[in-house]
Amino acid sequence: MNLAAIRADHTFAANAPQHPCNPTLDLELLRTLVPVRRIQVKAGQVLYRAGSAFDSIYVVHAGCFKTQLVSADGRERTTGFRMRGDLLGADSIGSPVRMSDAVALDDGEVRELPYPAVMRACAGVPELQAMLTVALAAEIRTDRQWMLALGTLTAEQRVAAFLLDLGARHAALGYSGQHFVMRMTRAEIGSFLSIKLETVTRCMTLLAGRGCIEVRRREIRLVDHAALEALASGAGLRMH
Amino acid sequence: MNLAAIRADHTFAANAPQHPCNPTLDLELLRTLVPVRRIQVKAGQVLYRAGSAFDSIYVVHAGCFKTQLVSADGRERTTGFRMRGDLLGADSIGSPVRMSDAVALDDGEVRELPYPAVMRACAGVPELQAMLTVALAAEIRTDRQWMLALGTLTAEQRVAAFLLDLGARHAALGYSGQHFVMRMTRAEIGSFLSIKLETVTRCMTLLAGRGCIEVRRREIRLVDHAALEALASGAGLRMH
DNA sequence: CGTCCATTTGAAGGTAGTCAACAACCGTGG
DNA sequence: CCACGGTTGTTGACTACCTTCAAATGGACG
Repeated sequence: MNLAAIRADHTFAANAPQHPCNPTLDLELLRTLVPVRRIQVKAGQVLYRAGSAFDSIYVVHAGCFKTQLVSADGRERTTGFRMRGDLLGADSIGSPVRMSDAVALDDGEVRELPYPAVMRACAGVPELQAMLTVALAAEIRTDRQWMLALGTLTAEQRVAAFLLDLGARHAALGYSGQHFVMRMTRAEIGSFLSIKLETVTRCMTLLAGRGCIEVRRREIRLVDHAALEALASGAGLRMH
Repeated sequence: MNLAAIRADHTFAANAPQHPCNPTLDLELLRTLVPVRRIQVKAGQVLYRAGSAFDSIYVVHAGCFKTQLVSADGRERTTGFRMRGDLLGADSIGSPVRMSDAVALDDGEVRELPYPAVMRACAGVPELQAMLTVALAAEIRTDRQWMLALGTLTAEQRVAAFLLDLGARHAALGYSGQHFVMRMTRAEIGSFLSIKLETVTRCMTLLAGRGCIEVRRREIRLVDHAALEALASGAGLRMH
């Protein structure tokens, strides 16, 4: 299905955000109302961890982050990747403690927004409150689109959808959507797509063999965008 | 993992809602601020459909609903089941059109809240706005817990988690959490859990064979709660 | 230059999917 | 009241996709 395609698909929310990155909070406006702190992070650094106190939300300014859930018995799953402009930590609103971990995949920077202050600001500025509400709803939509994808697509189709999504997000940030370097490992991609890392590798090799993409470790080039779209949209080319 | 267990697990949000049903909107308060319309629905009736205009959100008052996403090429997935107190349609906030379908599984009733009015009410009543924000964040948490479950559990474990969740939700509504009648078909359960309906049947038969549950079509009795918890928490009893 | 981690590739096995038939149940209408 | 058709649920056999286990390669970094 490919989230990028859906974003442009007027069947669904045409001008609505498909990805948390699009219509997040207006930082300019926020800065006048709440104390915004800049936080530098290094690759591998944990921004926050499940169980720690929830007291602020973040907006990614640079770098790439992953969010993950870990169950009591150690099962673990990456729930998303966040890039510039994306909201981070808002899923814990209403909870005294965070429900997930956020880890930097490379050096980066976030803007920290103390949540009590954000809440007060929202109470006084309806536009701000609307933005937050919309951003949360957009996260729900994104999550559910991925649920649909993971529940109905094969491993190869999921990888195609994932690469298209990454490309679209890079493009939305002004970078090339055809040629980019992924910040995440195969294991992290697999965790997000609910497949094993070996399967991620195999699928990428397959896609490369079909001429859809070019892969060199984390460097990706989307060669045949149409074919990828077709795959991610459920076209069941099951030729082996 | 079982969402019910997590709800009670202080590792995560102890007193925070695990399910959209818990701390939704305060209808009493809302009624004084926005025009609330009651809508009766019959089993099978579509409350709203993807692509239709988004103009209101709903609170389930009676009956059971499913929400589902359908892709352009026809792939389909149930994204959740909603019971009394649960919010319906809030995932489309910020979008001009709805992103999903909502279908009544049996006769029921919902309260319709025109969204523009809700938004205006929120602007004037910070508590209301906070409730909406918290409800949305809680939906995100629920979705992600299920993502973790579906990504890391076997079919049988998913079914165990599903039944525990259903039981916990019934109990939260004042019904028996041990003995209840499901409103959804095997196909709908399978769609939600990302497994086929035959697999749902097989897993239930398996669980019954182990003495964990008793099944008679849609009638379920949770006999060995502890064993179910263990299964849903990842205990890999793979004895055949 | 050596170690470690990430990635790739191969072979074998298992879990869930597919296809198909049957049984049970429901509501309807005779 | 019972017959009936259609839907829903159950079960079996076979298949396929993905996982698991294992080993080798390639980079990154100290």
